[in-house]
Amino acid sequence: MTKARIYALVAQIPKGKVATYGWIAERAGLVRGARQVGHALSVLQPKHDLPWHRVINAQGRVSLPAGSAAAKRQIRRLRREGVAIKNNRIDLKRFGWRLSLDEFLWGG
DNA sequence: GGGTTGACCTGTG
DNA sequence: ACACAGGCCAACC
Repeated sequence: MTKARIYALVAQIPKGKVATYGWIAERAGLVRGARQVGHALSVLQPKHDLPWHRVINAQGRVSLPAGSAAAKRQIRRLRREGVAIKNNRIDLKRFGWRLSLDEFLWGG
């Protein structure tokens, strides 16, 4: 099942890093299926116990309504893991799971 | 099966 | 930075 792959990938995001919907979709085999990733997370149930808060959009921003309980929860968890957030923005160059500049340039 | 909606992405102006 | 358009795909009515 596709959702299962998505969940498995989300579970693999290292602590202190973040991934975008697009990257998850790509790794799950859904080349242009970022929306599917978002939906999979939206229907996520607590029993899955996944680090969904490490998944953000390609703009490096939390994709939930700013100020909502869910958004605050996500931001708080990320900051607790050492991810710096400014105005709901995250520096993907530094905290991106995949685009850690070193790996990207030096062939990680 | 058709139409709408949504935790999206990319390009253009 | 903002608005718009076109393209994804799954879930829902």
